[in-house]
Amino acid sequence: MRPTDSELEILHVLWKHGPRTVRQVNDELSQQREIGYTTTLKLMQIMYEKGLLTRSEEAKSHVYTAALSEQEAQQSLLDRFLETAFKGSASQLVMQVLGRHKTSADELDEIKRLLNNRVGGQKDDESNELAQ
Amino acid sequence: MRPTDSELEILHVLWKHGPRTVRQVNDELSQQREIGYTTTLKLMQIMYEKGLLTRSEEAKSHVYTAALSEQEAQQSLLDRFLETAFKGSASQLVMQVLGRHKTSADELDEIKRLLNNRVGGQKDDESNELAQ
DNA sequence: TGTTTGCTACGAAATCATTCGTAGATAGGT
DNA sequence: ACCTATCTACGAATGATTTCGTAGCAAACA
Repeated sequence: MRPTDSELEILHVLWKHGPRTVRQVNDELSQQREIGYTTTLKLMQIMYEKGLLTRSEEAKSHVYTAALSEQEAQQSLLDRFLETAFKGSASQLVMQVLGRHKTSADELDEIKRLLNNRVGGQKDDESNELAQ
Repeated sequence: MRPTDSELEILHVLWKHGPRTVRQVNDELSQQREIGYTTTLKLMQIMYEKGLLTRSEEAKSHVYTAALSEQEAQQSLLDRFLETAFKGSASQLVMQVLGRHKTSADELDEIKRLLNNRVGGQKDDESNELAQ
């Protein structure tokens, strides 16, 4: 199930703060943009029906929880995006990220660190082994 | 102007093959999925109105061309995707790419090569200098 | 010349995402 | 007990995307 943009806004709040009521989520979203309470309510109800959220109905106001972790959601969003925008080429995507002027030097450094870790920390000379 | 998924399908055809008529694009798309001729026509007309395509009306059948390069389009798609799905964190996105099981070893190798080039081609030992 | 073929333009239906108003229920305070 | 505040549920309007049918035009052909 792929979340829409609005649904992602809500998921981001729940990932960051943990289980929240509609009121709490709406308060958070209201700081970012103008949005009516019933809009948030309806969105979260739909997300509940879709299975994107679970909820506890014990209290008067329901408490909602994200049904997928941030990583799981990002993984499936990425799969889809990679397919539609880059025809599945991960390296082309990364190249595009690196070409982005908005990507800071700190980010680039972090990316390089991650990459070397993932690859196994061997020297450049040995990197070809990965191709096997 | 951000292309929709269907519009991207058409752009991919034009990027790959160059200027094409509606018929030619439709033939190509038909190989991937079932789609009516007038559907493709309408889509390309809308894209023309939006400015995503230019066209020559000399011949009986118009010849369409993508108005943006593949890179330009991918850049703006990436900006948007990064913001909505990853809250702007490029390193988090790259990390997610690396964690993807579908990313082949060849792709990873290519990514590493690109990264070292972009960063300046220095050896691993020198990479820490980038942090300054 | 009349018919077929292939093209564009246009309209409209179906679906989905987003938004919000209103109604009904409930709990808390006075 | 009554009024107010807050909550859920529901319906509906709006706009965008995707789909395709139909109509009209022009070239090619018999």
